[in-house]
Amino acid sequence: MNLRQDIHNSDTPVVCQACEARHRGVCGALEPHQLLTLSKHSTKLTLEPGMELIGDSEKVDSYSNILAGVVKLTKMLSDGRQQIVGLQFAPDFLGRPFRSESSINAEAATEVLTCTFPKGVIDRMIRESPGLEHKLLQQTLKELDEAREWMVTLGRKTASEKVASFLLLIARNIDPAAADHKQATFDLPLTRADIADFLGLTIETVSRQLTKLRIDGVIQIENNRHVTVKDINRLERRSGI
Amino acid sequence: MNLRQDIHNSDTPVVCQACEARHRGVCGALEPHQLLTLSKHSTKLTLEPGMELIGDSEKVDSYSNILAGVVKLTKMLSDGRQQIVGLQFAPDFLGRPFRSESSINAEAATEVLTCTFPKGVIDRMIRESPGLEHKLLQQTLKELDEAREWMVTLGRKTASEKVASFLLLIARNIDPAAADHKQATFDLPLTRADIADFLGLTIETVSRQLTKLRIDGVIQIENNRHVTVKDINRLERRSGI
DNA sequence: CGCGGCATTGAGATGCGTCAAATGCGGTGG
DNA sequence: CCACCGCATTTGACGCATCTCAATGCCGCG
Repeated sequence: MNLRQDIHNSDTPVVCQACEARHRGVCGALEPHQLLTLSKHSTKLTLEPGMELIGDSEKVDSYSNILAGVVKLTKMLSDGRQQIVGLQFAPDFLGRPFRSESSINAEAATEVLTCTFPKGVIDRMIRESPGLEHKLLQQTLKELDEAREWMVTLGRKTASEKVASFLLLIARNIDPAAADHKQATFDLPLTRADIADFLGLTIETVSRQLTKLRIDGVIQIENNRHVTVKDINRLERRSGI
Repeated sequence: MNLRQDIHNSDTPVVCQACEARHRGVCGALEPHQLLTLSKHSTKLTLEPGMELIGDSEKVDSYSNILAGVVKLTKMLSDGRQQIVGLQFAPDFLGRPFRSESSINAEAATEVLTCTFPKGVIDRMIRESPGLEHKLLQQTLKELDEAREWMVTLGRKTASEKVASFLLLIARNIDPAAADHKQATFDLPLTRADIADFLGLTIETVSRQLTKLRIDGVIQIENNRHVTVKDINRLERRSGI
């Protein structure tokens, strides 16, 4: 008798078999037959940087799993001042359940690959499968923790601590080896303008703080985007913990 | 045959009958027999300002409904800089499901009345009643929206816009009539130090901005705590929308 | 080669923080 | 009832971190 529950078993739809959203994302809560239904209604999309996934106060009629790339969530004041209120990485779930209006804007920061489904299909599955709602609650709690963590950065850290905190955040999400090793290498998924909007600073201040970190030997920068952190601990010490 | 489902029917435990948490809070998702179980394990507590409900990185073994008063959620950096990352009003649910460690500190800002239960009882009910998890997801999403809204305030607003935004937040939560009328009156639930920690400012800056609003005739202040907003719209225009 | 978009660098302005003193208010005790 | 104390708040003077404005540099692309 073989009880082995291979997560790559043959019941799962072909398009889902190698998909990370089934391991760490919300799809992990779905039964094979639900995955099948969902996969019939899903589309894989590729988005170029700057393209909009969810428009501010537009009607939202779809959800997505982010399969690759970085999505920025932004909010704007009426006079154009902008703040990035969250970054989402694969395999995050993107969308606002139980509300057809979104008060935030979601935009591809890098090239982004998504698996997108109509809102209705998911909303129905939420109702019939408590496991999915549980996953959503967990992701929402994670986002809430991250948002509150970032509030401390925005409200109480200096410019130089903010930039260090940002680099750590990116390193941890893009180069998972960063946690173990002393060193990390990655491409910044954001422009200087985006970083400024994330940190509540100006482009110039961000740039100055980056060059300060470079001159102090904490990081190396090539081609404006490629960053090497020589010693993560040193960066941590500059992030205000 | 009487099908009337009176929300105040006699099946509900006595202690719950007049409780707002049943109308607008998480208890609304519970069946009468669950309410009964819960009420047997619940305690009503009164907390003086400054008392701690949840200690940073302490083991959390209880949840609470806030029945009256204001609770502040704070985070601290290692050198003592502090940020309030959320305010909770009745009938909010307080506690972090699925994790026994909390990374934030919850403290009574005013005198607070809570209905408190052991973590285990609620965790069990979550598992057996999807409606409760649904309520929790809704509250968590609401808190996430509020956190992101506040991130814009912290990152992109000026000191004077921050103080105006704060007064609006309090007015809307404490004097619900504020939405309709032009006018609002309330007691500030926070000291100047708390307000500063909420806005990412210093006490002195908060004080200066309040006197500016007073001199400009937008608000009146009596005894440091009692505020009257003469014209809500005028305050809104100063909040950076 | 020149152009446009991003990023860096510099000089000067300013909003907010820091430090210090004054004021007001509630409570306590004579 | 008044005098005094302690604490929260306000007010003032000054300094500095960050913003603003402007110039320069860098790189890819037509």
